[in-house]
Amino acid sequence: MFSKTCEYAIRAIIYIYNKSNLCDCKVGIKEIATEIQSPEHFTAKILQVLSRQEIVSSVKGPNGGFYMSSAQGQIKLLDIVRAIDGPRVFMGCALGLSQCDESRPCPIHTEYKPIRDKMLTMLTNTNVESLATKLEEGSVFLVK
Amino acid sequence: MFSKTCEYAIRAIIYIYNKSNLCDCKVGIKEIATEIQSPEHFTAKILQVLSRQEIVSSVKGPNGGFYMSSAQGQIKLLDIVRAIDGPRVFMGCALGLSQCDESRPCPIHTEYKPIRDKMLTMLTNTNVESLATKLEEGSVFLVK
DNA sequence: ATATTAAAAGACAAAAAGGTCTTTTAATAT
DNA sequence: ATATTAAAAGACCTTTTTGTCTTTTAATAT
Ligand code: FES
Ligand code: FES
Repeated sequence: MFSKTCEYAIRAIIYIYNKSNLCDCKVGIKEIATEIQSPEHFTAKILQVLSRQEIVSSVKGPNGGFYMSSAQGQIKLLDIVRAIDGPRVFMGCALGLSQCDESRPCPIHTEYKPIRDKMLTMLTNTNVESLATKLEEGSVFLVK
Repeated sequence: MFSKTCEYAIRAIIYIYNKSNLCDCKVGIKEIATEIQSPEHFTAKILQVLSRQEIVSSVKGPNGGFYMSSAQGQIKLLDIVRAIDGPRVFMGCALGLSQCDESRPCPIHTEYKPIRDKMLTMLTNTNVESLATKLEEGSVFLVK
């Protein structure tokens, strides 16, 4: 459903938000990659993109690393997914027509659109903080 | 959401079922590719796969081509998607954990699973005939 | 039987996604 | 000021997806 890139992005962001708020510190790419079991350099590139979009913050140098403010905890999953896969994600036609158009629908439009819209609603209503909270509680997991 | 391969597959199947039942004839790959606006040889390969899985039928030679019985009209979208993308499609964890596991869920499992399940239900309940009927009515379209 | 036809099969190639490694830049502790 | 540190940037590679082209196989009309 999501690209690998998106999967790593979301897992990394949840980890960073949780950890950097817990210890009020910055967290390095090496630790992130280890903890979420993702390829280190690839994850670094993804975080560069998210950093440019100000979804995550970073500082270089000693004691540097990635961190997020509590304001950034209000960022929605949709913001992350859009930053990676582009602004049109979960907007297109299921059968690849040039656009999803009510007035000229593809054969599965009626069946598909409600589901796609639920997905979009879910991504719009879910923020990083709520997910990080569940992680801190220990009721959800980022690996295995 | 679906791979390009799946998109072409579904569009091709709907076209073939509709056309081959309407005129009680076989329909060639050239016509299919033109009518659904897909790459001809690529579409041919996809239909080879679907043909091996007996989702569509074909005969070689003069007046040959692809066709589908009315029994094949009862085939579900899920059968097509599985034939192409494998049997585990829409079963995995949203965040790429090794499996989607209730007892060890990822942070978005609660939000994601109901949507994924709706998708699976939709694909299970939608058959080719119902889509082809809509196409024949002229209420839906395969191109643009 | 043979020529014709159309799908099947297979070799290739381009593009995108996923991933690795090295060099550069900038922050900061000393 | 300088050495150290860690992210940013960029070159490069691998795999998968998507797509093209040619050859082979098999059906059938003649
Ligand atoms: S037109 Fe295809 S999903 Fe809306
Ligand atoms: S565990 Fe991730 S979706 Fe179920």
